[in-house]
Order: sequence, then structure tokens, then C-alpha cells
Amino acid sequence: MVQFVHPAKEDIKLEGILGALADPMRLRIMKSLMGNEGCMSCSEAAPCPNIAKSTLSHHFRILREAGLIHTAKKGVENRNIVRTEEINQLFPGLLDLILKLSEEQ
Amino acid sequence: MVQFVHPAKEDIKLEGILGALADPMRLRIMKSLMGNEGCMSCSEAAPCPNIAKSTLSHHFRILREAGLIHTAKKGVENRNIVRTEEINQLFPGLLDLILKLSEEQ
DNA sequence: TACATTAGTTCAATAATAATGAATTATTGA
DNA sequence: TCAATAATTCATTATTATTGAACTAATGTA
Repeated sequence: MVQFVHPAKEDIKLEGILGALADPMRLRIMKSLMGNEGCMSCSEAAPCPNIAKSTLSHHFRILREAGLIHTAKKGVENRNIVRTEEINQLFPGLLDLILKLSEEQ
Repeated sequence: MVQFVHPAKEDIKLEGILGALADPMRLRIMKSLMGNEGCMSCSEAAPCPNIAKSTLSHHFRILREAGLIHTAKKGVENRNIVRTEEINQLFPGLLDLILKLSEEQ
């Protein structure tokens, strides 16, 4: 049985957030997740098809362990959702700003 | 003669900025530089004394090549200054927000 | 029930990046 | 000229990322 590691809200660190977002693929995953209301499976949110699924899994783990997303197994797939409320309480404006700025590049 | 590499404004990338700031020491260096009006030498801006100077030099290089700071050799030391105006034009609000949020941790 | 499919994880190996001691460069001052 | 200072570069080691292969768990189907 797979057990996902999610940090408690108080253990979410700014450096972890920045490090997790400091990667083009992870930024794109976050954009997918934020654009889509509700949950997405890993492969749905994946930015490009020609990527090893082990790599994808790794990136989701980074996002999860930084506290950016919550993952739950539902049936055969994972449902991923951004921890929007908690992140916004901890770091007001950060997520929206970064995602907005990344659009403009 | 040491030649510093500074990206042109249009080559400064959000991911590079985030990656450069995704490190506690570099965040603290940036805080030093932003708190202090004007330039600072590398060792002035260093967050702790017990750090290898090669490591410090490495961190300044990361900040420089991400486009966050400008370095110029002046006499025996380097004068480092944040590229505030350019960063703020490219990514309005980002730098101040990240530095502000990092204070609160 | 058994077998295949799907979605994703974990493991192990390799590739890339970070940290640091030692040696070096360049400037200043005695 | 020689020593001191500030920082870089180089070479080595340590850490982190990427990926193929093997595995797990849920679902669908004959």
C-alpha cells in the first residue's frame, strides 16, 4: 500500500516551495492543476508525453513533499489537488504571482 | 582578469530566479543586499562566518547568473548590487514578496 | 477465477549539480 | 618587493535528478 507523505501546514517552508517551483516541468504541472478546478491524475497534469513516468512520479513527489499539492489514491489513479488555501494563508499572493508571472515568459 | 557573467535582462528567467532563491543562504544574502542601500562585498553580505569562501563565491555566481545581482570588481573586493529595477520590471512584486515572506518564517 | 490493462511507485544505476579544501589571481598597502 | 586581503578556479567528494526495469494495486473482462 502506497502511503503519501504530506507535510503539516506548519512544516511548509518558503524555500521548499521555491525549490519545487524552480523547475519548468513542475511549474507546468502546477499551472495545469491550478487551471483545472478540482483534481487531476498525474498523467492528466503531465506537461509532455515523452517523459519517463518514474520522472513524473518524482516531480509529483517533490511538489507533494514541498506542501504544494495533496495526493490521494482513488481507484487506479492518483488524484492531485493544490493545497491552495493553506499555501495562501502561509504565503499570501505567492502562488498566484508566480503562476501569473510564469505565463508571461 | 575575472570576467563576471551577467545575463541580459531578456534572458532572465523566472525558473532561474526561483531556483536561485530556493536556498536559505542565498535568500539571506539577498536580504542583506536588499536591506543595505547600495553595494556590498561578498563577505559583507555573507550570512554566516563559518562558510568556505569557495562556497560563498559559488552562491554569488548562482545569484549573478540568475540575473538577481550585478557584481563588479572594485579594488580588492567585489561590489554586489541587486538588479532591482530590471527584476521588478520583469517580475513585478516577486522580489519584495519573497523577501517579505521569508522574514515571517 | 484468472489474466490483461492501467496508473503509478520503488529500486538501482548513471548523469548532473552542489560543497569545499587547496591553489591561484589581482589589488592594495607597508 | 613582500605580505595581506578578497575572491576565483580547480579538483575532489557528496548530494540530487533522471530513467529503465521490476513491482504493486485496482479495475475490467472472458
